[in-house]
Amino acid sequence: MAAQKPSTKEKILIATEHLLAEHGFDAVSLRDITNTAEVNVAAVNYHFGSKEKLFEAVQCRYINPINEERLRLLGEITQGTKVADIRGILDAFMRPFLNMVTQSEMKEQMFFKLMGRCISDQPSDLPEAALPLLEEMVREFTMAMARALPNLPQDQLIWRLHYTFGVMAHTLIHADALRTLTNGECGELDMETQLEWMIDFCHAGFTNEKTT
Amino acid sequence: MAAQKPSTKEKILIATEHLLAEHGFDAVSLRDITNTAEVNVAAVNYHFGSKEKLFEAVQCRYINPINEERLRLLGEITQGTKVADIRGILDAFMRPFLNMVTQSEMKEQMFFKLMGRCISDQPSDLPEAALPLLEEMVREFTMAMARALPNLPQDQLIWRLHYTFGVMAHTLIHADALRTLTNGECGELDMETQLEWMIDFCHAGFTNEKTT
DNA sequence: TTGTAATTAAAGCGATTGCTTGAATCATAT
DNA sequence: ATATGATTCAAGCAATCGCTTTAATTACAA
Repeated sequence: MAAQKPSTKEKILIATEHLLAEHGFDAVSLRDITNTAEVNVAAVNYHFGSKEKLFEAVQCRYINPINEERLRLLGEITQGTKVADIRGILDAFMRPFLNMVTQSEMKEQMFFKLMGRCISDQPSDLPEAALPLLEEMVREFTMAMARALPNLPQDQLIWRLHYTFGVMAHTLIHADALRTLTNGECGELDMETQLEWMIDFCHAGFTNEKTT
Repeated sequence: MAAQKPSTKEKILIATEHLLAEHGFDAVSLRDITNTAEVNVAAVNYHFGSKEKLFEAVQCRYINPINEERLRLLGEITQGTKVADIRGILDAFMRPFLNMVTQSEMKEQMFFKLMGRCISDQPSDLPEAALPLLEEMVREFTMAMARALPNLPQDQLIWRLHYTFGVMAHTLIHADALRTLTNGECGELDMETQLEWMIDFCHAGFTNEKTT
């Protein structure tokens, strides 16, 4: 269990994760990274090939496992039943972030910010290596939701999934901004409550049938 | 009505708006701007003092009028009644973007992207000149919503407003990414429908009382 | 027309960007 | 001990960054 000192490659990855979470993808330089990681500038290009490939590595490190976990959870709740519970689908969509925190060894806040950046800064420019799984995930969740809400038109369903993405991304990145803006009146939620409230909100949004 | 040729200052503002919408706040350089605007590099510092002040000017140009319009609309629907309609509150929150498009003379998509960037890229780093009005807006909408939902705990209400922000920001910026990812299955919505669907979603999220 | 101020233009400042180089150092196998 | 490949290092590359300087040009009032 004794933490053996991390390799240069790991030091770079860890420093990059923190800096990207804090400042976003376009505001972090190679020197920022190597200074924080306390390694030589050349190490990045030696181990990753380029700055861009390093960023891709950081993203793939978690995005792919998260999408796998999403599909796994979705498969679990779809087991046997043809129609999955909507709250269950939303949970399967959001919870993998929580499950990944421990594995990431980052602080919760930091990890969530990083994931929010991946969704929000780079959604149309994700690494090739993440796209197939992402597309499969979107497809499967769309289908599961369509089965659970057979009366909801396809286009409206897709947009509601998009809104759900927005709720999650914004919450992940800007939780601290909210605290500042409201002088802390928003309270300090543990992550399980946070998740529950997001699911409440999106669940209601999904099942809403206008009554006008 | 004849469009007299824009001043250097206006050319800079217009070019900056487009570039910020497309690439975000951290990825646009002074040369990008002056090349697009077809003006000299020095013009930016002459007319705005610095790159940062130019960015602030771009943000304030619309954010302040939008927040004023929000407060005006909120005042309108609060007229007479003590408790405003929830859909009305959400409409007063979101519609000012639509009303501002014509005034901005940008293409709809472009304008919405820019606004999304302001919410999403810079929320904790907005110009000083935009903060007081923003805070007043948040305060007033929180109060109006609290009056409309007296049984909803304050912290939960604030988070739901935060989710609403997320729905809007994500929708504004990443509408095109959604189109790519779903091969156009999300359809092409006119902005009035887009607004209506977002309000549907968030309205349901707000009025939701868990039944578990 | 002349004088004055506002504006634009070309050139370049020091600092920083991503990345490469070639030599020094390390670990490991023989 | 020695050779070999992996890794780290300081130094520096061309390109670009935000910004300033100084001179040329424009606009307009007297």
